[in-house]
Amino acid sequence: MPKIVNHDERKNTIAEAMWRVILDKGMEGATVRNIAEEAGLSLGALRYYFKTQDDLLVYAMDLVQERATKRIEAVLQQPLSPKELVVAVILEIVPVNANTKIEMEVWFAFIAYVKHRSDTLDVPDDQILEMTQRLLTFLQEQGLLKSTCQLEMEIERLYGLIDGLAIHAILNPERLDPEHVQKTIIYHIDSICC
Amino acid sequence: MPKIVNHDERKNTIAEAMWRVILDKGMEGATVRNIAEEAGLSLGALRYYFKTQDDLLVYAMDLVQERATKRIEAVLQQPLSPKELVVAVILEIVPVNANTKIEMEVWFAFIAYVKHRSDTLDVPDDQILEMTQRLLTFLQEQGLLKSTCQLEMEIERLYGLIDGLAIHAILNPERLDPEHVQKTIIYHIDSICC
DNA sequence: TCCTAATTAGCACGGTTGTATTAAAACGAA
DNA sequence: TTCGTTTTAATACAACCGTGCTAATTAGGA
Repeated sequence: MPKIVNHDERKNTIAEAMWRVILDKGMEGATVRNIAEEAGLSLGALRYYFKTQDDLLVYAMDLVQERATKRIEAVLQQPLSPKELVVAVILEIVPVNANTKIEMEVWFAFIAYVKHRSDTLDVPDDQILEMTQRLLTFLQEQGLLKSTCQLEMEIERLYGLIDGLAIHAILNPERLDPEHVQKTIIYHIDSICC
Repeated sequence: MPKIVNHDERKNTIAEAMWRVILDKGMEGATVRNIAEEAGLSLGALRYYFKTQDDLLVYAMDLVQERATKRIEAVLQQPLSPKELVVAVILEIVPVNANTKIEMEVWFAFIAYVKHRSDTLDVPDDQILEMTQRLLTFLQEQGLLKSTCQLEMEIERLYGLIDGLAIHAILNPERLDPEHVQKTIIYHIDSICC
């Protein structure tokens, strides 16, 4: 009898160990040996759950998106005003707490690594652009977007701002702390809303 | 007699070969062997010019900044209106042509790599923030910044937008082509100027 | 209890990495 | 030419990489 439940839980544990290794040592340090050690497993044990390193990589990337999506869905359930809702969703993406920080940093490391692989890897799409489109369309439908704003341009601008702030918060956290990130997001949303 | 001139020219050639390798294969592929092959040199020859790989890394990073700085200084000599000048300078940073593309991409690869090194490397500062501060202060001094704009916030926003657009242009060039980047930059500058 | 499948540990293999070393080649000045 | 320095080539080495393989261990159902 396979212990399906424990099996999947263990895979998540390993994927999270991989996150921590990437956070600490970068993609270059994300070797199967380092990941196994971080997860408290032997090489053979890790290999039992993930046949190859690429399998683990794809699984760990999927898990990042899954976690973020779940948190965003929880935010969407909350009774907030349109503008508050938009800000709240963005703050679940951009690195302002332990969750968002590790997810965003690991995500960037993944994307940068996968880009330079000759063989294609089944990497999930970036959901941030899609989310940005939805948020701004929502604001416009609510009549909150200033008439001077062009939707397409605002999507590109907010999308860029989100990832730009994320990069800066990751690479220079002592200069751009979570409060500054939040303040800048709110400042920008205010600037495009009536 | 040391052939100083050729020596330094050769070092630049090697550094540029490293850029191309990073552009093509990423930081993981930037091995001394790959770089030597790209430069058309043997391992021993490369090692003659750069005692260690880190020496080459630091030299190649410095060269990125040097090239970008020179181009920006050239732009500053041109007789342009304040707003045109600001846009022109930003377009020398963000990936809109072969030069800016390779420099920005290599720069990000460098920064991401260096971040995860226990030992400190003599990596040059990011000049983009400094440049952004100057540009916006200049706009304000010229009385072109809207009165509703807060300088500190605008610096953070433009800085984020520049690197965010750069990331997107690098990671997804078929979606965000140079024209879109330029259009978005101009749109943003227009939105904060009278 | 036993038995079978799930799980783990450990090692070996071929390949790649950065770097050190050493000898050969190229070249300029006398 | 001849000498001395600069430059190149080639190899060796230790460390690390991903992965395949096999034996030991564990655990749950009959």
